[in-house]
Amino acid sequence: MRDDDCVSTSPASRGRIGRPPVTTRAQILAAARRIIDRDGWEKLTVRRLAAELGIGGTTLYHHVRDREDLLIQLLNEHAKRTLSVELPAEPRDRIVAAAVAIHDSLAAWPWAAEVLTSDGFLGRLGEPAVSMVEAIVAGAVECGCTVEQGVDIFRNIWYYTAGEILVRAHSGQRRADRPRVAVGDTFFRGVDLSRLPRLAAIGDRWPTLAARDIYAQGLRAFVNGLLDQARSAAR
Amino acid sequence: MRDDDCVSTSPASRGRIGRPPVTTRAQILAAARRIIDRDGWEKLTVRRLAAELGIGGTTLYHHVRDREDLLIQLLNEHAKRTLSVELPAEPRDRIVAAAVAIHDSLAAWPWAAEVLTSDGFLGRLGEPAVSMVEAIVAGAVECGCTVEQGVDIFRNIWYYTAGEILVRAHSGQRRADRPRVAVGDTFFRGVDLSRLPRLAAIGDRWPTLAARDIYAQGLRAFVNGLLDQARSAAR
DNA sequence: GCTAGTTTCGGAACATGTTCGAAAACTCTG
DNA sequence: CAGAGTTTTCGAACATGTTCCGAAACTAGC
Repeated sequence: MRDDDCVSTSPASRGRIGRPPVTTRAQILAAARRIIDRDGWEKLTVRRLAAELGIGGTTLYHHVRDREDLLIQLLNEHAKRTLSVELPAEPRDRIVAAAVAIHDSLAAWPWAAEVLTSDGFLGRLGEPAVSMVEAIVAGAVECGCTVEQGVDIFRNIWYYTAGEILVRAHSGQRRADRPRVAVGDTFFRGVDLSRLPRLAAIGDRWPTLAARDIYAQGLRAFVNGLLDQARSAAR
Repeated sequence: MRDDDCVSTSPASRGRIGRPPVTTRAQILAAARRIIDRDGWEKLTVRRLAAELGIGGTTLYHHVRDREDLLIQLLNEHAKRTLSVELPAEPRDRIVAAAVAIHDSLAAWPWAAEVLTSDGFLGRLGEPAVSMVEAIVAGAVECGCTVEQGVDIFRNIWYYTAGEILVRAHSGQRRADRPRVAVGDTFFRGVDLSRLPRLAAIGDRWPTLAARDIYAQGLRAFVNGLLDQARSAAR
């Protein structure tokens, strides 16, 4: 994907025809960052961004296809700054490290859960993220998988990762007025323990792992299971 | 959670005080179903639902906390009709069957991806769904896990399931105008294969499994990995 | 320099979810 | 029966993302 593919109608800057643009994509992203840094990320709306740029709200839609499109551009910019890891040499560890890196970068991104639901999300990811995807598939191949199996493994890892990001994003305290149960764990918040005897039996002995480590540990179990399954399917 | 907990201010019908309600929750759900069956589920908006009931749009908000609240009530109604399975006796199979049942019910629900992101989602699920959760935790315990490990296993399964539902919901063709790659698989649609040599190497030999079977197969690998991990952690 | 084509710009408008404030209808207490 | 308290009802309004349609500004070709 080229850099300006997300923009709906913008041609290349060279050899333009028609009215010259007052607004460039770099300016838009810079203005968005300014709003986020100054007023907080919840304040980033289409109208406010247009106002920050000094243009009409409608005009923005000639540089950005969507609100979603804008967010994905911001995400790619964010990934460029945060998504860089030394990947281990051992393939199984490398798979885990790459997936955790993707996860951590997304987890630190305010709109992750929102943007995760966008159409063709994987295809719109920018450079560092795509290399991580490739690293996962390649790692699976080095573990003895076929490429098809490697792709399948990535797909499953991606489901798991997306789900964790999704649940994590919304296990925060968005609405303060909902009934919740004090179990020391936000995941099961609001669950009526009287109908879940097994859950109730835990009492306060909830896992002390941080959410990120729960993810990483589950991921490792998943990778092991997937590689085992691929190996036994090969026979 | 009691049955009317989702409704913000409605007291029990018995011993009411104040103006008698013209609208009951049963009527609201029935009207919603009428709209869905007649006009399609995309047409279900707050205003249209109010119009269908013959009341003002604002009035609806005294019977329903949120749009989200309405959707979750519809989901619970949907689950009551669709979510009923004979669970196998063998615990590992039972875990998989329960998870697949939850998955299938959600996958058939138009707002699944939207509602999945709601705060405290698990705690707002109705009866048949909660039993499935319990079945998963109980199955893990029968496999030799502690309750803590069982809960953790459910949590991981839930991440995976939520992610699959999420990606599945948006790998449909919502926007027709996006560039896409004909790979015979909607998951990687739009991915620039030139930057993913391993993916490109597959060519047209994409897995022929239906999306549901891909989920079930990955789930089985995951459950095996999780149970193995729990067993080795016990030592 | 004029026309045609192309691109950017933006005000008005629409549908959406949601909130505000006031009025109406009812029960209970005195 | 009168007032207090409570609940339901709803029109008006707000912020949001987004589209319509026309105007403005520029290049290319004649």
